[in-house]
Amino acid sequence: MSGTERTQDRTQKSAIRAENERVILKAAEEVFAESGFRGATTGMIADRAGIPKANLHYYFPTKEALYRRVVEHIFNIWLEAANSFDESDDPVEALTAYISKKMDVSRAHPMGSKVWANEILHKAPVIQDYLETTLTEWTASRVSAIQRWIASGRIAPVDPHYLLYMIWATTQHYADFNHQIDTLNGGVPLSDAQFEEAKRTVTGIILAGIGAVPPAGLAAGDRPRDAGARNGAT
Amino acid sequence: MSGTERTQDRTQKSAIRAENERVILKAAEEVFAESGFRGATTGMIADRAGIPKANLHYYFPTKEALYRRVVEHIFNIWLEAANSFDESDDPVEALTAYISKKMDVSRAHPMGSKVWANEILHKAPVIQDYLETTLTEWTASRVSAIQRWIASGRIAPVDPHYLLYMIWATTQHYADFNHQIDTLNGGVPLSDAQFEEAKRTVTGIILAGIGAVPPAGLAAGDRPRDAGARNGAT
DNA sequence: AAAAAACCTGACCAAATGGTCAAATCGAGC
DNA sequence: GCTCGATTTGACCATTTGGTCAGGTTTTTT
Repeated sequence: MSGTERTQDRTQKSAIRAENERVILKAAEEVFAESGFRGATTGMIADRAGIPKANLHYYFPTKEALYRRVVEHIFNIWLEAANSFDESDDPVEALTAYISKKMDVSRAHPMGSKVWANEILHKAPVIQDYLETTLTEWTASRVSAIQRWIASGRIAPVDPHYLLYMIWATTQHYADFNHQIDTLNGGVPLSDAQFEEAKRTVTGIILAGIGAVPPAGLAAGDRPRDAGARNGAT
Repeated sequence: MSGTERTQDRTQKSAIRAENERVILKAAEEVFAESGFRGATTGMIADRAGIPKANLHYYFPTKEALYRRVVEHIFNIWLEAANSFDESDDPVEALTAYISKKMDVSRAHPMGSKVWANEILHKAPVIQDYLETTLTEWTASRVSAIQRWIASGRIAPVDPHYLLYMIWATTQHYADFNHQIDTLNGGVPLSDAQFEEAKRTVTGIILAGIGAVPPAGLAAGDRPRDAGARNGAT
C-alpha cells in the first residue's frame, strides 16, 4: 500500500462521479424498497434520479451491481446500530440502547430496512455471505453476552437467539410494515410522540419480559393511571 | 401414441376446474412468495403447476387475478388465527392462545405470510381495502379488550396497538425471515423442539412484559410462583 | 350418438426491459 | 484554442413476459 495511489483521484472527475453515484444510489434505494429487485427497473431509478437511463448504466454497468451497492449500504447501517449493543455490560442499559437505536434506524431509514427485508424474503440472493459471516459472528458474540447475564441472574433464563429475533422483528416492523401501521393509525404516519411511546412500550415489554425490570406501573398498591382514551370506546 | 386411456370414472361436474385451480393456487403462492408479484412470471407458476402457460390463463385470465386470489386465501388464514384471540376473557389465556396460533400459522404457511409481507412492503396495492375495513375493525375491537384488561389491573398499562404490533412482528418473523433464522441455526431449519422453545420464549416474554405473569424462573432471591414447570433451566 | 360445453395447448404478438453504442459535449492541462 | 479523457444521451437491440387465439380433444348433456 505504498506509492501508486492514483494521483488524480482528487480531481473533479471524482467529484462528478461521487455526486452522481450518490444521487443514483439514493433513488435506487427508494425504488428497490418499493418494488423489490425484479419489480424495480433501471428506467424507474434513472427517472427518479433525474438522468437518462444510459447515463445510469455509465456509472453502474448492471442493475445487479447497483443493487449490491445499495444492500451493502444498508448492511453498514445495520452494523452501526448493532454496535450500540455493546455500550454497557448492564442488560438494562445495553438493551435499552440497542432497541432505541434500532427503532431510530427504522424511522430514519425505512427504505433500507425494506430492501433488507426483501432480500431475506427472497432467500438473500446477494447477501447470503454476509449472513453466514458477519451476522453469524455478531450474533454468536451477543448470545454469549446474554448468556452471561442469565448466568449472573440479572435476567431470566431465555434462549438468547429468540430474544434477539424478537428485538429484530419488533423494531424492524416499524419500518417494513409502516404502511400497515399508518393505515391502522388513521392513514397518517405515527407522530414523533407516538413513535417515542412505541419505543418506550417495546423497550418496557422486553425488559420486563426477561425480568430485567419490573413491569410498567402495574397495580400492586399503586393503581395504574388511566392509559388515556385515544380510542373512543363505542 | 394414441393413448386415450383415461376412462371417465364418474360424472364430476366442475371437479376438473376445482382441482386445477387448487394446483395452480398452490404453485402461485410459492412462486409469489419467493419472487414477489413482479418477480413471479406466469410461466414459472405454470411450470411449477405442471401445466402449459396457456392453460393457466384459461383458469385465471390475468396474473393479477391469480395474485388476488392468493392474497385472499392468506387473509382468510390470518383471520382464522385472529379468532383465537377471543378464546378467553383472561389475558393470559387469550394471548397465549393467540400467540401460539400465530406461531403455528407461521410454521404451517410460511409462503402465505411472505406474500402478505410482500404486499405490505409494497404498500398493499391489492389489499388496501382489507386493511382499511376488516383489519381496522378487528384491531379496534381487540384494542378495546386489551384496554379492559388494563383498566381492571390484570396487565400493565401499555398502548394496546404497540402490543399487538409486537405480537404480529415477532410471530410473523418466524415465517418471513425464516431464511435468516435458518442461516443462524447452522443452515438448517428449526427443529420442532426448537420451535416449541421459541414459542414458549415469545409467549413468556410478552406475558411477563405486560405483567400478566412473573418472568420465567429468575434467580434465587425473588421466587414468584412458577409460571410454568416446562422450563428446563434450573 | 350427436351436439354442446368445457378443457387443453402450440404458436404467436405487442409491450417492456436490461443493456449497448457511437456520436456529441464537457473540463482541465498544455 | 487544442488535446484527451471523462461524461452524456438518443437510438437501438435481444430477450422476456403477459396475454391471445385458433383449432383440437375430452367430458357432459340431450
